[in-house]
Amino acid sequence: MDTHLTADPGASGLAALAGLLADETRAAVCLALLDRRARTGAELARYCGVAPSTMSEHLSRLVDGGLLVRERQGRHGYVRLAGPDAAAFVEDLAARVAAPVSAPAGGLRAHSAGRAMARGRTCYDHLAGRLGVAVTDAMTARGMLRQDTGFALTEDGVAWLTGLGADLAGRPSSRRPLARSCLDWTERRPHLAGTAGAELCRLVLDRGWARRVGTGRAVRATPLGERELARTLGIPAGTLDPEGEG
Amino acid sequence: MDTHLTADPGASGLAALAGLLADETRAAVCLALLDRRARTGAELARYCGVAPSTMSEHLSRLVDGGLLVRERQGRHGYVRLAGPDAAAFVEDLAARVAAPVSAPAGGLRAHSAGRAMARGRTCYDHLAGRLGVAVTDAMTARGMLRQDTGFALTEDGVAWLTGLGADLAGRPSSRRPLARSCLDWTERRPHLAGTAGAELCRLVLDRGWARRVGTGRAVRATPLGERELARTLGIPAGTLDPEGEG
DNA sequence: GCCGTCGTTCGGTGCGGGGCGAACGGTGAC
DNA sequence: GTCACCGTTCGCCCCGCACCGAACGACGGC
Repeated sequence: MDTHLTADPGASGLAALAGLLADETRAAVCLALLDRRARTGAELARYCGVAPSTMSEHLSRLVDGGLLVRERQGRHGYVRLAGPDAAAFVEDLAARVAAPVSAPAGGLRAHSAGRAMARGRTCYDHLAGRLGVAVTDAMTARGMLRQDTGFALTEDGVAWLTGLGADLAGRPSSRRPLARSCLDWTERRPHLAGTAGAELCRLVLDRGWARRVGTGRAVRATPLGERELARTLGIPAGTLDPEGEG
Repeated sequence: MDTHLTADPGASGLAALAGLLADETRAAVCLALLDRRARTGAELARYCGVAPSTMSEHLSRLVDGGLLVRERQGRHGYVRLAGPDAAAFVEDLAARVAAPVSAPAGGLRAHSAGRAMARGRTCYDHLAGRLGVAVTDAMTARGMLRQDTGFALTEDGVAWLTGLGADLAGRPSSRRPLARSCLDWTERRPHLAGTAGAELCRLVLDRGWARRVGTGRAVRATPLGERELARTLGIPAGTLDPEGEG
């Protein structure tokens, strides 16, 4: 409050960062990349309905801003989110946009892809959707995760994950928290993210407890997975995916 | 990935939200309001160095976007952050802007107000700066706060706060977490936010353990406060504010 | 009552940037 | 080598919007 030349030194940086997502095309690109997969420029251009040249400029700005990184692979270049930090950033921002996604209710029904996504999906690198929220709730009820005084694993939670084969220690040079709350887009409730969430997702997929369906972002628990998760989490079977199969 | 008419229904909302902060003037306004105090339009216009008419338009956009709310009081209208959600949003975004604030190192030295702010300040409604980080570290070392498996208070932490007179239960109709990690701008390390952080800040100020200095955002621990905090936190005196008095 | 202040609204101006098409280079397939 | 394709760069247009000055309503002080 002492000068009117430059109000706040951080304002320009904040504006620049926000400006990266302030365009609808760039926002759509970041949302599309939330599943951690790399995409080509042409693919994203088609997806967003803009010319390849336009998409090229957008991608350059996102890369310069540090949100995306390029990956050359043979003939064409791919682009993906820069890392967990960037993913968490987009996640948090997207989660704050409450209205448009939820409760379509009347009017047209969500198509099958949307229903599969609502049931279960990966959010960057951890489980989300009803499946992710259900597992998080079960862990909380079982005393593995405490949400009452914050959001952290308990000793039981660490033991359960390591017992399943999770690698919770090997995270060099990372400021990523072990457990982090991530607000679910469709459920509007928190689910487990962070290193523990990523390891859990990896384990569940590796063990065949869940499989990717559709384009690869939607995730569906297998009968084996429901049985095993229900057993090790100590919850009644059938509560993990109330909608049954479809 | 099924249509190229509208890439993602959430993209427009995300872009609109980001667009609110994508302008340097609006970003400066939001940062200036982070201390929870209400300001008049003219005040903010002078602060940012723009005409009152320009500021009026910016404030209207921020209010329409839900980040700010107006408050009429007598002759002039005030504006402030809409609530804890909005504050947390701006905080998180600002914390992600790493470079500009820290390590000015060479060139011109930070003036006294900046030094006072670095020592201790309020971040919306909780303690920040070296004071906030030091208290958070002490609580962690004392087993009141666990950061190794997430970010949550322990029973000891809840007991300490309630023993000081904190009201951790009375939070009706709020999705605000009890303990939340907030990345410090100057220290680049997490400090305690959420309901517990707000209560702690209130207690520390009420008991005269710290006082607001300067414009009211900077906070300075009193000798009494250092002594009492060191005693109840079980840490050696003098570690809370290494720089001593100035 | 009149005046000063504060805040908003209304034209008008200029710049930034999102969009496109066309042209250019780099890579793998033939 | 030649071709096809992908991605980028360049010139261009135009819409959006940040900014201002001036004018207008609202309220409290005198």
